[in-house]
Amino acid sequence: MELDERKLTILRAIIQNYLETGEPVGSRTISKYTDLNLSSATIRNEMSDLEEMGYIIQPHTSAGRIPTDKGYRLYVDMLMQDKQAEMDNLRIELNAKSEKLDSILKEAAKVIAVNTNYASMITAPRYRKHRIKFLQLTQVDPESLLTVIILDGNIVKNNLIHVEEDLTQETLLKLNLMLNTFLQGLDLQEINASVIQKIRTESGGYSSLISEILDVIATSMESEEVEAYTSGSTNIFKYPELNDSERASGLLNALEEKKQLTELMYQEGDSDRGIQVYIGDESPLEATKECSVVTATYHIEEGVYGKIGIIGPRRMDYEKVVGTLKRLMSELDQIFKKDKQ
Amino acid sequence: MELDERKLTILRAIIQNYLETGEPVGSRTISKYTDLNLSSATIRNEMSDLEEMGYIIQPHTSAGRIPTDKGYRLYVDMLMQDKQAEMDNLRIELNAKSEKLDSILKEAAKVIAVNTNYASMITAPRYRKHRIKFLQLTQVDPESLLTVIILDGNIVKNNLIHVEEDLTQETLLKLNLMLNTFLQGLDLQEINASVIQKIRTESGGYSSLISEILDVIATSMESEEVEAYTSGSTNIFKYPELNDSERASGLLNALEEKKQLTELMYQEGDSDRGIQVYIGDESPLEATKECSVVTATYHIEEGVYGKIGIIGPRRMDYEKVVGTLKRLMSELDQIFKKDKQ
DNA sequence: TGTTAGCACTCATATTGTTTGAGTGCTAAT
DNA sequence: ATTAGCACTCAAACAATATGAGTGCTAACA
Repeated sequence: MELDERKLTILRAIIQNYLETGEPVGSRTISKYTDLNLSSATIRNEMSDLEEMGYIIQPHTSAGRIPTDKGYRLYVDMLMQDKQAEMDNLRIELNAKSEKLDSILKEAAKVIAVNTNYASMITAPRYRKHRIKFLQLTQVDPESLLTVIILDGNIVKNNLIHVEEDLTQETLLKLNLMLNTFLQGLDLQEINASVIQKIRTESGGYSSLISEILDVIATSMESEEVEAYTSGSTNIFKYPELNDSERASGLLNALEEKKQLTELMYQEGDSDRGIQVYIGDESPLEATKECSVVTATYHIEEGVYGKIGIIGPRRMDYEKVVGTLKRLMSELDQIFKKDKQ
Repeated sequence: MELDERKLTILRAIIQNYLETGEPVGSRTISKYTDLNLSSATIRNEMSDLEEMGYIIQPHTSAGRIPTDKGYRLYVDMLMQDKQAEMDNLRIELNAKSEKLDSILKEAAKVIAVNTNYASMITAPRYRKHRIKFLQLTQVDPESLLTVIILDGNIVKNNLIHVEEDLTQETLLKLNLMLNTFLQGLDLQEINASVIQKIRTESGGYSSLISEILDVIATSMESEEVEAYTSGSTNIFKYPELNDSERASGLLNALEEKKQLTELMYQEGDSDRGIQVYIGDESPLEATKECSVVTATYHIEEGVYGKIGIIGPRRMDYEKVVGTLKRLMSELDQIFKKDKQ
């Protein structure tokens, strides 16, 4: 059987109607909804065909039709081809007060959630390989030493170390110089035994201190727990089909744990395939089998990127979601570009 | 009417039974449950009295009784008097891998949530008045300057500032020295116009840089958004009485926003009254009117403390909750003490 | 005087049956 | 190829009924 123009029109009409109402849509509705001027009976025949082809389904014998995942998929693919979703009058404004990355991200997650009425999650950029850009030890008070580690992309990490021995200003300077000399530009793998050995001999003593510093560096760099922020998790209560306590609980749990979702978003790794849509069962995550997940990638610099995800019901307003995401991306890009120059 | 020993026993039995089952408890149940060896009829009489006194209530004419807030209050107060909740065999173990404050707190929230099966929230310690302990500017690369600000209690804040002018190592040293001289030990209020004026004249030029630095300092210090972490929000689905979507949504929202809850926890400010219990309407928060909130305070050093909160249904297992909190407190105390020495 | 047995009464909940209406599939006519 | 008409299905809404846990009250009892 062939999926001709008319069938497509009807399918689109069914889906759009279902997106709005969340109720199965019947033939009479479509007969009036579209400008095809066809009677409900004709529509019924077409619907019957569409069902046979697997794009729609009846939840029970005498109900209207609802789209299957396959139907949604077709619809979304058509949407995506539609050139760019015209930048409409969405007012997305990031109130990035401070320029701190984390507050920008939190704000971004919130903006998305508020604008779309779905749940959102955003991850901090993940670096392929962290490299040390700069290192500094500073004596804060007689007992504590502050270590500041700056990684590629200006990620700043700091830790306080307790020290017993009193270090002179001079020693510190020497240590700083030495550490930077040996470690600058290295990633975690490259800090191997031989490098460490060199540092040890070079430093002459302070062995326990050095160990502690290296420890701190290691944990700072390997911290592969990507930071992630969620917003609007309670939006899911707005959609009756997610509203039973079992599902809601599972979903909220996923949003709280973040880990699984992060994996999902990063699963196709480095690819910058722009916007990805997972409809229902297409998602590998148990918790989101009844949902759709839309993910997008934002870039900070070459090879440094983070992800945004939107989670909502299957019948999410894909057009709006994709539009909103695109807007936000360009907004983020601008912020980071400004940040760079 | 008098609240004699027997009435108390019966009340306690009612509450305990209700805590377990969540169902209204009838006279026959109590008659068998307690070792008072009284018939259900007698119990009925007593219950009638207890109801008149306002400790219990019938949800509808022919149902068993459930405790009122007043009843819970009495029960909780009795509990609290019971010396210390004997340190039972709760296995609370903080896997504080890193010694970073935030990961300790996240872990603590999780431990609480897992152990009690309620939702938990923990706030990072709030300082009465932040004072500057130490300041440092460092050139990271030709365009960016790292400012590290260490506040009382070793809170480290850092920011990157973009600079156009190229600063010599010397200038930086001078600026560092100067800033520390003028600002060390001050809180935000004390950094007034006259101090700023002095810094400006002393620095000779770099006016825009100085402004930027002062800005950064101000935002770092006033950031009165107390960090807060939640865990186990989805536990609330385990209690049918909170499980309708309206309530659940409100609660989860409160847990997501965190702000209101933080205010609740800090509302009696500095007082270290140990463990506080808000039962139902006693809480000023709309979202938690159907819940109980138990809060506790942990101390890092004199005047520096944070809060932990547990949110669950009215019929929460107060005994367990209080016990768990006490355990956790001592655990935290130890960690921070070790951290100090 | 406190306790108990007995009984009529209440009312939420569960069960069952009935009605309604949206929606379908099929067939015959256009 | 399209449409009108009709019988059929079934979820959802509603009503009527049964069930049973639990109460309050009274009268008997220790």
